[in-house]
Amino acid sequence: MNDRGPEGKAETGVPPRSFDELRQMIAAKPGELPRRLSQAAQFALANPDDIALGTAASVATAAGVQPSTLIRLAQHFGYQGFSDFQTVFRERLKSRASVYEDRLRQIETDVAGDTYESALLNGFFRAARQSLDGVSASMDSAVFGSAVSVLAKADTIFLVSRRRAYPLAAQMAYTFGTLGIRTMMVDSAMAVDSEIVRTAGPRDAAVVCSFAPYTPATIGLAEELAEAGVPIIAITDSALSPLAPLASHWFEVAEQAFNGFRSLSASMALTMALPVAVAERRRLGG
Amino acid sequence: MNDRGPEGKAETGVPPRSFDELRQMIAAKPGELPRRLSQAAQFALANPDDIALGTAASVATAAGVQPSTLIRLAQHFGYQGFSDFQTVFRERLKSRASVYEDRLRQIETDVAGDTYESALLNGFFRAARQSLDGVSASMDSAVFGSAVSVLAKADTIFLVSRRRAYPLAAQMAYTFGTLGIRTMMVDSAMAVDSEIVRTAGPRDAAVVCSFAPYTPATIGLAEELAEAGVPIIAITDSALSPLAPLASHWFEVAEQAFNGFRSLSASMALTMALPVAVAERRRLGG
DNA sequence: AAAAATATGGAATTTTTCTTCCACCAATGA
DNA sequence: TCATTGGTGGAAGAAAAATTCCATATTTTT
Repeated sequence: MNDRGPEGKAETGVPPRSFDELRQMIAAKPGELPRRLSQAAQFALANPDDIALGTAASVATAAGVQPSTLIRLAQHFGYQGFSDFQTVFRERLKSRASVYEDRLRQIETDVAGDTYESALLNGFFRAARQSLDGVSASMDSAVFGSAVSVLAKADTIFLVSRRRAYPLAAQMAYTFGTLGIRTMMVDSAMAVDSEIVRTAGPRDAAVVCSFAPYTPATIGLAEELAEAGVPIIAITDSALSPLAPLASHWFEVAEQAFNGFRSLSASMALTMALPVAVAERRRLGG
Repeated sequence: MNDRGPEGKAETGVPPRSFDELRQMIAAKPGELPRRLSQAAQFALANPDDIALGTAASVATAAGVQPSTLIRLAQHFGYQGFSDFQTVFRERLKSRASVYEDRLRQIETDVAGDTYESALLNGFFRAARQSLDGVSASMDSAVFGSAVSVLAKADTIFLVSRRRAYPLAAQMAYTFGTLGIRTMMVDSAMAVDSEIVRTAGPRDAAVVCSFAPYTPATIGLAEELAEAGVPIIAITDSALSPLAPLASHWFEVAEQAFNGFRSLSASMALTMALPVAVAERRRLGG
């Protein structure tokens, strides 16, 4: 007898009937689940819709476990089996529909929520959303394509951005890095940025990000790069940006502001797409 | 032979793959369907969620028809059977409806062009949009409010995040900085992070960001902070995150992925709202 | 280091669900 | 009225899915 009986630490009593309760139960004791069970649980929390709509077999494949593991997981928490477990996820899907849509509508109309804080939060989400919509509508995919070509040919990609735009460079440095593409962040703590930039030449390329009020250091470095014949891909906020004339390709990213703070969400989507596209282009031999 | 063959007016060609098309097709010719088929069709349009989540038998009962009628209905529109018909309803449920779906479609058509690159760009904008919608709908404003309180009371705010999450800390460091709030980025180039963290105490607070696969260094620092009694605000991706048990407050930010690269746009909106809310709270004497 | 307990993969089995089929009914037209 | 055509209910059969079971691997305990 290796199943039933005074089994390990299976939950007794009634299993949670709501997704939130279930999540809490799973989260309550991280590391207390066996390897596969934990793997399955993690997948379930991360992909609740897949559980709701899939079959034991399809979920098992997606989660990288055996179907029987899913049933064990369900039983571990007191459910009768996978199907029983699944109903919790299906209920969530059903009920979410209304709540979710209401909530979105509310955010949209911005009718000051309950607290001042939630209004703030909503405001920033709204700004992010508007930025995304606006930028995606005005994005020129031809420019994107040819910017990608330039970067794909580059030997080293120099990344320049400061202050508000800094996270964009950080993000690209990470993504390019994971894709095995050589980059150089021009953000030296030792004030040798100029020297670093001077190592760049026409066979390299640079991505420069700056928004009004344009950080002088960024512009300065961009000028040096331009003089050295380094192709510059600029991410900036208007045609009047000092980066525009220096750049071989430039993207206008008009981020919306809330309370005077401009979103970065749309730029972020762009700086994520860029490295991936470059990697693909290189892979396909662009 | 009463089925196949030169049957009445069964739709030929390919069946609609989207709920909207299907609805239009059904609505196009009212009264042209036989009694039971019409009854079933009407039920389907009125209770799409039931179709999506039920079985042929359960739906049949709910609609007051026989299971075989449902299959006939499906086949009438060119589907292979009930299961095939059902997938349309399930798809609808997955990529949640109405306003929301329209907007995604909008983004899709916005970024025109049919190159591989424009599809990539689309995908990232879409993932960002989905993340933003999902996260903003599920964000708990009560948690946000009390997290803000904690940070507003803090002497120094320590920021911990690495790799993929690093831009979040960078962004907060900048925003907190412009607002005159003292922060300390724990990202020393000299590997003295542990020493930095040891200067923190219960009167301070920390914002820690990490997503799966959780960077061990981040978790380690979070553990040190927790032991020292520093309140931790965590931004992470699931209840199973190792950060969850360490945090006094944690936000679940389920970013959508495209091509295996997860968006950061929603987190970014949150990390922008947080500093602003904290500053406001301090200003108003929280 | 050995023994016991627990966890896992995968095949066999059972259950559920879907689909086909056929007898009967209702409507239409001669 | 009768014949024909299409529609319907319900049962039988086929397919798919869930669950159980067991041999093997792993971990924990003694």
